Amino acid sequence: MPELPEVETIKRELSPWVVRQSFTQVAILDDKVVSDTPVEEFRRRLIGQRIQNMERRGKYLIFKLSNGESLIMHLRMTGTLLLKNPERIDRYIRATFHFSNGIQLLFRDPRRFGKMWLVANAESIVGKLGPEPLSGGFTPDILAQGLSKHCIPIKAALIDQNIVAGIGNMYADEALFAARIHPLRKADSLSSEETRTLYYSIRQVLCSAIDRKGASVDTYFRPDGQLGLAQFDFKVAHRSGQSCSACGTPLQRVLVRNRGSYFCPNCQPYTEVLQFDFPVSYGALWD
DNA sequence: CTTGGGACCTGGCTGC
DNA sequence: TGCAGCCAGGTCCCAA
Repeated sequence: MPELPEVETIKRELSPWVVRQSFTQVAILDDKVVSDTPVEEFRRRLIGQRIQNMERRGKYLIFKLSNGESLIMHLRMTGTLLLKNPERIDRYIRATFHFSNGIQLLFRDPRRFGKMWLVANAESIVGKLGPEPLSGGFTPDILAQGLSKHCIPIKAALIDQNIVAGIGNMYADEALFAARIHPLRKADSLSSEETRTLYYSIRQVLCSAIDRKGASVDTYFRPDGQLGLAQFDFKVAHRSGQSCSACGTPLQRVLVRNRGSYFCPNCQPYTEVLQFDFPVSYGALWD
């Protein structure tokens, strides 16, 4: 599934082909992919526009247009953007874009969850997202502040796009394993040391996955059709029934907010901080 | 306000 | 072999 590393890879590999090019044809094969704008208006407003730049915000891909508007895409579960290859044209192509340099871009999405928006102000779509985890503005303190306001499982907090942008089910599991934190720990119960470790784990996991061009599980392909390699680095995600690579203990699966979450019960023991369950005078014994 | 659960969607897998 | 039923999960929406 496209999460931050996959969307970042798509942005990097697609940019050289489409930036500074103009839309010459737009075909919407499934009206459901266009949000908030009638399909004909969407096509009319897009054709002739030149792409000035490509950006990524969380899991959103943003094409900045010459008229100041933004074409925004979200690939959700199974969406992918492919440079045209006759072998890859199938019934799952939901939209096609032709550019002034002859390039054709295909929006492919078997499960039809992916969406596009054409808006004057990108902030109307991405404005409420939390901080970018790889930006300079994201610090251990910012993460701690975000987590301290929520009494929900840490796994649920990590995939909440309003707390940190871009982390989904796979990389949340990977970051929690790297930080040796149980997915059901309450977000506001982490010690400052744990939060700090989690902060570096998030950045390390995401950076490594970008280096490996994303994880090709399900239907993720890079724009040229190649696979990503990050799935080979996974320690827990999508490793149902396997053993922990660190200690050999069988990995376990638990549902968190109806999402399958994989973890190692030995490396990530459930050690809820006791201060919330005992009077302060007893809590002091553990300080 | 917060938190949690279901809906959306369909290919692929399981089990009878 | 055929097929019903379930699972996957990002985000939205609604209920408590």
